Amino acid sequence: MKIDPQSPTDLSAQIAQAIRDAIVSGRLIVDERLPSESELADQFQVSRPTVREALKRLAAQSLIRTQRGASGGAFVNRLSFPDAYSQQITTSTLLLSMNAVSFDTACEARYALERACAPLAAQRRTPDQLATMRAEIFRQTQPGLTDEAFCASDVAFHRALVDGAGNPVLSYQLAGAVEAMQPLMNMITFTERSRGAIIALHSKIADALDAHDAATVDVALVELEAYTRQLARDVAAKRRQAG
Amino acid sequence: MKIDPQSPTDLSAQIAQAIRDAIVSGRLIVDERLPSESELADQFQVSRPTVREALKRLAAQSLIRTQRGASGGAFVNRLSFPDAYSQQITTSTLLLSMNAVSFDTACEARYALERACAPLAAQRRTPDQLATMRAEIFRQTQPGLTDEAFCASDVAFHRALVDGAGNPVLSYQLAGAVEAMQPLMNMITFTERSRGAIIALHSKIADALDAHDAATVDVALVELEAYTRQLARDVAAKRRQAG
DNA sequence: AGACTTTTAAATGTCAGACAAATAAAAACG
DNA sequence: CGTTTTTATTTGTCTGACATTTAAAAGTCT
Repeated sequence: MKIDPQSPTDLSAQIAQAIRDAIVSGRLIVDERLPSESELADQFQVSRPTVREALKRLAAQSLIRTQRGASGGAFVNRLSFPDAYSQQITTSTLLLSMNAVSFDTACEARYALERACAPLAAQRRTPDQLATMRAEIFRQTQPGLTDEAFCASDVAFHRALVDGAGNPVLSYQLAGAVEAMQPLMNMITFTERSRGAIIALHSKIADALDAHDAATVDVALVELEAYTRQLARDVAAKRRQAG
Repeated sequence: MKIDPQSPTDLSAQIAQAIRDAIVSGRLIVDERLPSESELADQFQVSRPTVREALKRLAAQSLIRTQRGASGGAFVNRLSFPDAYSQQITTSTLLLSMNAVSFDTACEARYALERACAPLAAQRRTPDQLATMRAEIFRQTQPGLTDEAFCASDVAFHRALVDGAGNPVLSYQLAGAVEAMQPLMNMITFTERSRGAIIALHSKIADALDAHDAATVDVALVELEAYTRQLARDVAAKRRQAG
């Protein structure tokens, strides 16, 4: 593991990259302890603050965790699914909010991915997941629910659907797609009538999953996508008219 | 933006979170300059090294970029698609390598997602993307190609397929699923015969995309998934026998 | 001898102050 | 007016120190 002090790149970035490479390539394995900050400083011929900045970079990506005290130090972290989820969600949300991604593009991606889960979910959904979906549907029928709460419930419903596929890798990959839509969805005002339509489709999906009927789930998802995109178009049109 | 000096959490982590929240919530917008490190140190009542550690955390997530010199400083970074891609790939790769995810689970997720792209790709694929796919197929036919190079070409082929959907959000979401499989695929030894079978399916996919024939693409992907999983099973069986 | 308490050493977390290097704006100069 | 020089600002890095946490070692009492 070597770094180049002459490079225009930050030393701390180089050191972080060197350690990251060691982890990704398997030269450092899970739960292995890194040398202490002082030792790393010696090895890389830099000061301790510089090493610390490098370690903080890695900590920000959940690649290491640190522990204080005797026999403490920095340890290679097992990247857990929940950690990966939250990173995925943060990144996706920012990506969408900062890059002027159209509602249609995001929506298309989301439903394409969800439909990929549908056949597996129709096979494997557990009673628990069905119960979650029914509960969210019920929540959505409650009068006086704010638009934001309705969206949050919508996300929860769709997460249950995705989890129904029983494939953690799939759930992880979709976490971003589903959750990152929420801020975009929040811009829509849901009328009594539109909520009813969405709830009906949700019920159709839940029923079809219950009956292991993949084809109907797919149809309902297509309908839901079309309806959602239409809603967004209407809102956009109204905005143009008003402004 | 407040932090709690009494909290057991690192001050630098708290500061990073405070700034991250400001960015995610939109209180800090793209290209906006953060206060200088000294000013932040004053605001948060901590020392400059602590602020710097916080900023490095954010830099590791590509949330800010820094510039030296007069009128330099830390700026809110527009999270670009390439940045998001590479983060996604790193995270996915580590997630798979560190969590004993079975080949079947990863493979199932990957092909489910790819099949989600197939209909869109059949509609929208550009000549350029088709050319890329043909070029990779050609590369795969070359004799003397190492298994690793074959896998890399396989990944390139599938990326072109995904990009064919013409939806950057979808491409981003799938980057992880496709690339993270490479290390797992690298454990397989590809015989002359198995390469032939894969190449045939790749050709079938390219031809079908060329003909805007979504159904055939889907069939070929299903076949490819089944074949890949069978290959992995064979390798695993051989390993068990040998060991 | 064994269980409990105290001490100690090692490691990270934080701070203060300093200098180096880069860079853009301001000032000086032809 | 254009070019060069100076200057001020800001990040990057270093040194050295102290605080805090924590586990293990040492010590003590029953």
